Amino acid sequence: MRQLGQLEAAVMQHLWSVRGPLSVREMHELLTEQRPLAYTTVMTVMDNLHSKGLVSRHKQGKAYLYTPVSSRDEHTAEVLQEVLADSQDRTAALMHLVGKMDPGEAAELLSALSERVDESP
Amino acid sequence: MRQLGQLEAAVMQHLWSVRGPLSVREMHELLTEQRPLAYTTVMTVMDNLHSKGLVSRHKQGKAYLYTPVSSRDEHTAEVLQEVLADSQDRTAALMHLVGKMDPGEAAELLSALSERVDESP
DNA sequence: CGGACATACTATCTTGCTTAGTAGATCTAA
DNA sequence: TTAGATCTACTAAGCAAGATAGTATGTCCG
Repeated sequence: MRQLGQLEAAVMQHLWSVRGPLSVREMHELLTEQRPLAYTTVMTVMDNLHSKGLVSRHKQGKAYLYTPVSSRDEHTAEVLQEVLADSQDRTAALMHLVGKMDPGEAAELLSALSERVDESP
Repeated sequence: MRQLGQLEAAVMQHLWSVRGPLSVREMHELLTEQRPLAYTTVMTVMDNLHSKGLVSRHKQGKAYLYTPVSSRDEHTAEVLQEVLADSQDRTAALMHLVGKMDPGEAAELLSALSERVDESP
């Protein structure tokens, strides 16, 4: 299911950047800074994201306020998992990824990871 | 660009499973074990994969033989990279992923990662 | 209550993958 | 060398999902 379209992705990026819920009108204002878009287009996209379970919403006055269900990082991790699901050897694929990372990032990941492994039972 | 269609993915899986290049005819035989497919359909898909740079080919007699450009794991790693490119904080996203992995797999990744960090300059 | 604003529903367009046919090129066997 | 089988290139229709937006209807606030 994942792998959003461009407009959908742009909407999610804004929802993640702005901490706190956004209305369709606010999102429309943010998006039209880049290029013209009809209000109803934005509404349709946000409604679709809601149907897909990526955002939640609740009424505030007569309008809905939209909030991401997962954090950006959580969502990225979910997509990563789906990609890895198609792989035969998850670890091998991850190792290739690690091989492409610069040493600093690898070290950062290593230290974060080792802490987490230590503290788990 | 990535994220292949189902038929494209099936073709790549076969190319990766069988060690060595495959002709369209051989691929057609493999695929029709599952469901009927026209020979030209398979050819179109493989030609598309070639245009996308995912496979290379060279003539053998009158037919082309197709070979994956990357290994399965390399390809998966490339897709992972693309997914991570949309993330703000790659390490944070990977940490979330590790949190979803079972302890054994996490430990495996950890040891491989520490080796890589040690040996890097 | 009425106007402004929001939503629900619907519809068209585009894009990318799937599917496959036809025409023409090429190889091989007789 | 030629005929038949095989392969490719080109073309095109079908389908699904996202992008885009209009219309009708509902709702809140002054």
